[in-house]
Amino acid sequence: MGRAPCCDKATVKKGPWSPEEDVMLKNYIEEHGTGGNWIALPHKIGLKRCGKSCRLRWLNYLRPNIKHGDFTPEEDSIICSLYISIGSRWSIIAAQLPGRTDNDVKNYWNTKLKKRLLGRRKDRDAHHRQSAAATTSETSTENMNDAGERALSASAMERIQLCMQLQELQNPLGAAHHNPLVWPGCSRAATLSNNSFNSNRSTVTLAEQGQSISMNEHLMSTQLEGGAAMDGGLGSPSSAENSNVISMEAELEELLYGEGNRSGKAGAVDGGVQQGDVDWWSYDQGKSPVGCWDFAPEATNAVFQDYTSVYDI
DNA sequence: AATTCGATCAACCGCTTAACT
DNA sequence: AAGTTAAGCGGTTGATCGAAT
Repeated sequence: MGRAPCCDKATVKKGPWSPEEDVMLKNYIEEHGTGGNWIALPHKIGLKRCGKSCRLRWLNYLRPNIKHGDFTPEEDSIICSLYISIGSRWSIIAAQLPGRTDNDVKNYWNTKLKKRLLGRRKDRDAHHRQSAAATTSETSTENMNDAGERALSASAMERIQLCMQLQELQNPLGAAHHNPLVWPGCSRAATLSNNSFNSNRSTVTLAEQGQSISMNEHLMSTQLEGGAAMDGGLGSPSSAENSNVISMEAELEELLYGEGNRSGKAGAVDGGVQQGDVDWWSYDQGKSPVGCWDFAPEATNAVFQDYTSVYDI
């Protein structure tokens, strides 16, 4: 037995909103507010719409100061960085972008940014394949991608792909997990020997390359950064780590806009947190606008479990 | 000019969470 | 403490439009 419907689907109107409906909803909310009850709202106005539909229409379209389209390079960078860090938590990501809605950010990511990033990756992989055709071993990335296609959830796979993409940029030899330039938290995470994640620590062995990557460490460190920021236990990073984050953002920009375009980008990262950039380390308890670094361990564990199930860790 | 295809985005669906009784 | 209800959220769908053939 399913959940009871929130409204009478037989009498409720569905589909695109007419300008008249928009005006009715907008006028009413501007005059009376929502009244804290979206379900009752359409009845008060005389709209044959579901309360959830009204709420969505208001939040995503009618609300004042909504911006549509024309995402700036700064916004691109923020979206990508946050997506890699926290995944598809669109409401949190959108909260960092004034005037943007979660739906907008989600659509923008799915239709443009993701393709831009992963597309570039594909191009480069193809290029790598060509240049490495003479060698018998494939790159670790390709192995992982092939395996990932088997079972890894799309979201987790995307995140791992993007993480690895950045790693490759920083360290083409593949030892990125030890390179704090990519993930400032990695080295720190490794020192937190008594944190709960260590009980699950595993290693992905890339035998052909004689290298190993601890994806657990990698993924967990990402959220350890957040957890540390939230509980104040580790405080702010060193200036060196701050510059590492900036370095990561710079790599994102390169992926998004390509070489040669970075200098022309307004507010380009060139050595400091500038206006329009995310002040990554300001999300402490008091200032965090939406608790954006409150990683749920189960969420990231799920990603990790996805990963371990694929690679038989 | 007609058709096909892919991209975009508004809107819906259903699950989770939080507030309330 | 348990049950109920609505809000919030992310995934998905489907209509629309423009480009390509």
